[in-house]
Amino acid sequence: MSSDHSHSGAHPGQPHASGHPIAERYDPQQIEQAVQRRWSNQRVFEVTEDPAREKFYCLSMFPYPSGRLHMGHVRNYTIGDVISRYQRMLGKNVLQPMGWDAFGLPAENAAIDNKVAPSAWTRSNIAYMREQLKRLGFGYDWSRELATCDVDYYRWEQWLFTRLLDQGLVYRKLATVNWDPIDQTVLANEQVIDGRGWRSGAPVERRDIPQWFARITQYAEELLADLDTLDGWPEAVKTMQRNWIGRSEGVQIRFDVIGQERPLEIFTTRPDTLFGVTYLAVAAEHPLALEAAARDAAIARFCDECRHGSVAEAFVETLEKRGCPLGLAARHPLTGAAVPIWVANFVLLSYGTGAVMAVPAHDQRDYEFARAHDLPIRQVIVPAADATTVPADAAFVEPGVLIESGEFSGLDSAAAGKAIAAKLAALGSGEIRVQYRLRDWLISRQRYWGCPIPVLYGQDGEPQAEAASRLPVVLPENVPIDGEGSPLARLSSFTTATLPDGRTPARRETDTFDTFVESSWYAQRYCCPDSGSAMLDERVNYWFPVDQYIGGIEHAVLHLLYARFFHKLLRDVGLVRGGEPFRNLLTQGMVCAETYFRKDSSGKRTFYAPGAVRKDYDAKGRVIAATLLADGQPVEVGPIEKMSKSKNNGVDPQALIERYGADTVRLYMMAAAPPEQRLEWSDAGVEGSFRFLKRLWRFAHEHLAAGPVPAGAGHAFDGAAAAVRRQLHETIAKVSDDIGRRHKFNTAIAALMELFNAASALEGDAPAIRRVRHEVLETMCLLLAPIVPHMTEVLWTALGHDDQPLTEAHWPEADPAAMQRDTIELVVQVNGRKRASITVPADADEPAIEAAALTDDNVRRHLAAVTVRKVVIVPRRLVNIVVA
RNA sequence: GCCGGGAUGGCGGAACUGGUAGACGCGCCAGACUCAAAAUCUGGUAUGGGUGACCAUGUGGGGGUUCGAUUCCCCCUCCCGGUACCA
Repeated sequence: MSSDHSHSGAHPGQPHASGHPIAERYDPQQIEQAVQRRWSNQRVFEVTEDPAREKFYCLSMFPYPSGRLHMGHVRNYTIGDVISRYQRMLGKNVLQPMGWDAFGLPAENAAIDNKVAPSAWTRSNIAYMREQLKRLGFGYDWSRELATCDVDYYRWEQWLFTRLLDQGLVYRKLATVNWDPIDQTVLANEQVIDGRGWRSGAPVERRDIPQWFARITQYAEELLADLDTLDGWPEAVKTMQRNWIGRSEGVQIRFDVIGQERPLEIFTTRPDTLFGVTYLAVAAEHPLALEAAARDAAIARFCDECRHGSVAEAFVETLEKRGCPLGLAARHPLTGAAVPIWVANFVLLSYGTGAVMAVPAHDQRDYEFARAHDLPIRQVIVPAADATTVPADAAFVEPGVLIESGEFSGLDSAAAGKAIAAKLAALGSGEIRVQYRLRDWLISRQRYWGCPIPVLYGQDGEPQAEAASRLPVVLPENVPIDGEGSPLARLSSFTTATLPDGRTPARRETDTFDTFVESSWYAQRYCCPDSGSAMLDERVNYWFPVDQYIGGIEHAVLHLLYARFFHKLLRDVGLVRGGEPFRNLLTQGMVCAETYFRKDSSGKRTFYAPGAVRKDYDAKGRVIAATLLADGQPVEVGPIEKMSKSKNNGVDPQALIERYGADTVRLYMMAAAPPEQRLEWSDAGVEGSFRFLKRLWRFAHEHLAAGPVPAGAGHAFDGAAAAVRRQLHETIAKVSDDIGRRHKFNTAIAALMELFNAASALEGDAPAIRRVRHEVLETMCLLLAPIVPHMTEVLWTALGHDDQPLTEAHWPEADPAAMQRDTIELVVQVNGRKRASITVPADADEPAIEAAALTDDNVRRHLAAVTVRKVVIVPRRLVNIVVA
């Protein structure tokens, strides 16, 4: 044995005489129970700060306690556990915590449906799901468990809120929400279906109510710039965040409104097109529109229509573009021409100034609107100086050269933009400005099951922060929920309060925080979950930043942006060091399954579980029709979609664990697809993973039943044994790279299966063969341990490691000597088509390789009637002979 | 609408930096074992042609760059995620 195993303990290839036989039959339930009991009794995964050791903080996004784990959870947490256990085997001090994102809307819906208090529902869900997580064998430090609905958690964000209010980082202003006029309640976008409230069915109205905001826009520049430092984040996520923040440089321009005092402010990134403005458009909620509506019934009707429907961007942006002239005009700041002002449903008050200048010739949306309403189209940009006007049936949106633009004609777009901006500034009609698409974070919700916002209103209605000494504001539990209005607002014992002076009567704020507030700082709190005197303590600086964060791609923008923002807030109040919370990010793809549904007369869909449906296949094995087993009637086959309650296409992990054990479920989740990719569920695939584990167990059983392996010189291998041993060390190298660097667990598993297949093919019981078998088994235990931790721990002990459990063993290293090859195979192509493969010495030089390639029979046949132009040799891969 | 991603055998996927397309698994087919079935084991399995050695075609569609493209560039189709109150 070479000396590469410098770690104490693990010595694959040097069998202990003390190996002992194992049962013939693989019994996952018994194995997993015993191993999990050891982990729990010995507190294997509880960790403390140890400055002498390298730390690794591995965090998976905590679950919403919806009732039972779903497959997305199993996938997320298996990925995290595999990475954690791998890092632990490298010798690091690994923190892997778990907790509960426990506030939220589903608890209120369940309360209405089942007449159970949100707190009781949530806590019983947590209890059940905690047992499911334990049953899956995840190596969590359960001593750090937290739930965001616990007052010892949420009290600290109340404290932070009062600090931020003092600093002006949170503030109150009007915002537009979905309002259900029947239920008299604010609706989430999800609760608006086809423009109607999901319970009442009433058309949804937009309503402006006072809301609390966090000033995330103040951090926009830093949030954008720091993305460049996140080398361990997927480019797609960084791109989405950049686009979401949406920094743009442009000019804010004032148009004087004819006959009015107040000018109309617009922002544009294309000042070069200013001479092409033919109308202005404002949002329906814009003061100019409101004024006009007050004196004109038609305008009022239009503005009123604009207030129907959801506030969701996807809804607003796909509306038919409609508008109505206000009967007002503005003065063009450079030409002095009168420009008509319209109100339009595609202009949103919450974006920019709530007003836009329209240049139909150079903006596609403006163009279509102008065509529809017979507004003039004035071309002021041409592709090049010598081009004449383009006869357009579409807007010309590229930069170019200006025409018809007074003194600016002839300039290119970039120069003209600067010159026009300078001229506007000189006239006092505009200034260069940076604008962000990002809006301030609306953190208040008109909901019961959330963290109360610690604010009091005096008789003047002015908000005041609750005094730090009187925190927390405890959310009353056991409150009846009926889906109408806010239950807190009806609870006078909650709303009746005094101002911080202790005497002046006050009304308590009944809004609660957006649950994204809780999920924005749980990673930090895991480091010091028992801190009773402060939100965070210095322990966070040992563990932070998170070395690996793992969660769904659906969180690419909102949660991950809010969490980054919050970390910077915590830094600026002195609670953490460093500007970014998550060093490496892995965004896992969704777990999907087929969907089946029926439509009723109103078009509403009812979904049926895949297990409740019988499928009919065509000759190629594709599903062509499906029948509901319960009534024998057909159901429609829907697309393959994310497993969800609403689509009723979830597979319950619990049933699989009970049937196959946690190891099989974990193995399948990791083997079926790479982690970033969507995973399509397959029952048969699970069966295949189970079969592999059964084969591995039987192989170990037979090996151990044959008695101790005779000791012998490690190098005495030849023929098939040496080949398997070389593959073994190549597998160590591949699996280490796949798990450690690439996070491609599926190819790691494939390599381990190949190694196992090769070892299974070894015949006989010669000492060298038996020694290789033993080394393969030990190495497979080590390499599979992160993915299949229970079975491998039992096998590891049985192979003779009674003194050292697998959780304390070290990751193996590949032995370069064992991987040596004397000869290599090269592919020979003629004009890029494979014609042969040749075996050459590993150190063959190019002339020797070329000579070998040209003498191959099949290659010679293809060279017979042609001339060789060139020979391309790619070292250790192929030879391409280019002929003509 | 906008932003991001994806599409490879019957199915999930592999091919990491432009270099053998289809590793590994599932399914299917054949064989062994069995009175039989299940389980297990062995072999085969992209498509078309050929007894065969081999040959042609093939990575959503269309074009391009290159000795060579699943990989890079341009255009298009479809599907998925997000779209600020689902989490």
